[in-house]
Amino acid sequence: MNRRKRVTTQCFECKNASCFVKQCSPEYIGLISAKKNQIKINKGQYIFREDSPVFGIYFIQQGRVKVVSSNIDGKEQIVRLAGDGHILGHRGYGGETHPVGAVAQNDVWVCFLDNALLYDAFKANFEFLYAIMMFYSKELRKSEQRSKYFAQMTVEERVIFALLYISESFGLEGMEGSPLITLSRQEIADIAATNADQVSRVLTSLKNREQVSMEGKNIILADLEGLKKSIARYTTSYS
Amino acid sequence: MNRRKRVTTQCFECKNASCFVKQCSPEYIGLISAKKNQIKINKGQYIFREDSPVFGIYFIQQGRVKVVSSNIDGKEQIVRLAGDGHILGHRGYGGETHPVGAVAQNDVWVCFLDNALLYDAFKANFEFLYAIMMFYSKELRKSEQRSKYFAQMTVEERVIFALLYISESFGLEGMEGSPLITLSRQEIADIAATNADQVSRVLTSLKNREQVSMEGKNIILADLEGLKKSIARYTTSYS
DNA sequence: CGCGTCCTTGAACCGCGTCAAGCCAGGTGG
DNA sequence: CCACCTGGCTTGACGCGGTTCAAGGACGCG
Repeated sequence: MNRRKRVTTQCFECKNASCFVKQCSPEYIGLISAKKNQIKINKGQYIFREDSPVFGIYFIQQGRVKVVSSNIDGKEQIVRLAGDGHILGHRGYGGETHPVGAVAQNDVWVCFLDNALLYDAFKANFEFLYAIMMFYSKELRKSEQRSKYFAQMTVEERVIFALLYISESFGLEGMEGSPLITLSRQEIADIAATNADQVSRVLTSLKNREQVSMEGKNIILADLEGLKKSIARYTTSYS
Repeated sequence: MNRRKRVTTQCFECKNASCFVKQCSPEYIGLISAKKNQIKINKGQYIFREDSPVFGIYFIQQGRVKVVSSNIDGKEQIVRLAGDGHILGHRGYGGETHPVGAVAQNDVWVCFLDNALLYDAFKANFEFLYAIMMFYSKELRKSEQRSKYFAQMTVEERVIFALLYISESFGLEGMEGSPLITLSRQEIADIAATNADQVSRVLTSLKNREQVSMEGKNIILADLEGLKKSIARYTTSYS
């Protein structure tokens, strides 16, 4: 039975085929041989670890990546899910060490550009540097808005937000074409900044309201519009 | 009696006299007549409001500014205190509207650069654009680290953080040269993301431990090192 | 079949926000 | 000069939401 396939083919970052993140990819800027700088990372391996020195940045050519940050008592928090065409490691660029770590969720191909190469590309290409600068500006806005909203949300709202975010990033198709989420309760909790217990509670509550249903342990977002509506007061985009 | 004067003369942003934020100031880039683009804003007035369109960015030449963001039910949150030499309005640059508002805490002189002027300056000057890009990258790191730590702190820790942050931004000298804080309980609460009641509680607790003392309603950070130590596990910088 | 892992759910605890009452200082008007 | 009012600060009491702990169930795997 083949009722499972990738939902998203456009850029995850902005849902736009001509998104400038893609335009900034190595192929676009044409300065580097993408093939030459390509690296394969196996499922489960770190692409870079938290607090490791920054040698450059990465562009994801194919695969899914989980960006994590551990808090003061060692617990892991997922700060981002990234996929094809995304920039990776830019948070560290210009600093000494990576403030976050990146783990491959499946086999991943990345294109690695080291600091020197990048600097040359910036210097040679105004458009590229300007686009990256604008990218950072946008990231800053998004980051601050997200943390502002997160602080005001209840646990239930944060869990719903996490479900929608996952479905936009890694969504598969479940029954009737609704998004299917295969991450564990713990991983959802790591995104929603809570614990697995609360995620479980919220899910049973959503089940009773028929907004989600189950396929084994996997979660089907049955009433996508309803879910979106319940956190619409905060935002319209989950990335 | 003249036991009150400004503590800080270096750049608030990074405690560094040759900080690149200053290097990016209009005088440095030498493209614009700073005098010509200078605007005076009276105490209490908005420099720009939340959700207003972005026409350009500002450099504070002199004065103190409170950057605020209102949450879902209209309450105000202080996201930043800015002083001489700081960039202002950069969060909005590249977007449609300002995600935050800026209020003059005293009479303020700013230098305004509109979008077109700025674009020309970027295009003409690689160093400038590169520095601004790096500035954004650093802001992104700082913003994310701050929100990560904030989420893990208790109310007491957040209030202490707010006190230290204020003292680094707007610190005056009180008795024995210790920093003196003249903001109201409510304003401190707006920084610490809590309410005035809790701030009051924390302050009496700190008074009992002799970490702060009072001069009327104003707060003297008597044991600066002790206060810093109590939140050292989170960070070493408050800006 | 037994074991481990993940999920679920109830119960207890606790931090923090809210409300209300009281206090103090400064300002105003009689 | 005193009476009164107002706005900010302080402090106790209370309740809600959410985290934590513990016990039990479902499922897969050797």
